[in-house]
Amino acid sequence: MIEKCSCTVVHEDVVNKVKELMPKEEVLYDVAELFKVLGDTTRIKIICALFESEMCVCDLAAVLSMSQSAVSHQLRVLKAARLVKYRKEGKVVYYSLDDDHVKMIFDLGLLHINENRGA
Amino acid sequence: MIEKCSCTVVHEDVVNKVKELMPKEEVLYDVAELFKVLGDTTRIKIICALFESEMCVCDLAAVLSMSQSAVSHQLRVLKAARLVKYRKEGKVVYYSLDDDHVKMIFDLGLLHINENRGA
DNA sequence: TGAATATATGAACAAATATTCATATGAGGT
DNA sequence: ACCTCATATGAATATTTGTTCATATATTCA
Repeated sequence: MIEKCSCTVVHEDVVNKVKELMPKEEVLYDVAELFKVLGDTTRIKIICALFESEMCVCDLAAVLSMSQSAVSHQLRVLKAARLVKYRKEGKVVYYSLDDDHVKMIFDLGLLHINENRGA
Repeated sequence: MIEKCSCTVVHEDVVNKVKELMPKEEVLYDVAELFKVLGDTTRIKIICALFESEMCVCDLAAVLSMSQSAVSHQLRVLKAARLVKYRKEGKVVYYSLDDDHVKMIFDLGLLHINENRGA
């Protein structure tokens, strides 16, 4: 039932209906986790850079003006979230976007931002 | 130029091209900020609940089994990001989604998650 | 006016996370 | 085999962030 809410007047019907319809805890966790990965300036920059072209770690570090280490750490996070993939060529590792969901998600994000500028 | 990268072999042409094409720092920051807001389980749950119906703070607290205070704090964050809006009716405050970008973004996120389950 | 209640908010604490630094790994060239 | 270079990674640190607790605000009702 209703546990941790100190309020007394609650619309119980609504609460119960919504509780039923909510996706599984696990799914919501994973979705949040995905957005958390997108919710960092460095990683968004990396993704944005990869929209244009596949790039090696050094290139990315140069584009972002960040250390190779920092970029590499973040690439690992992006890789774990299946947002980027890589291809090795000798000692150089080229990263690129794994699929085009990211582009769509990013564009929607951008749309939201832009619509709330004038307002 | 290329500053903080210790690497010597860099594809300078690519780097310069991508640097040009990158959106403004400020825009990228805002986009990351938006996804950061979506990147928390509590907030995703709130949003998900609001997909079904507008709800007051108490209802939400009940659905999430969380304290009224915690929910209220997160609603503030969602409000600041223009993801939710509210309507007062007496002492009760009803929250709902501000626009339907969120729904689209959420669904794309879900899609990404689901496609990477079997793999 | 005063009590009750829904919501908001500030401060404090705990947990998560991004960057740096130092170093490891692994591939090419000599 | 050795040296160089691109990348990866572990530990440490600093910062951010979510929740709790206590309390403030605001509205209804008596």
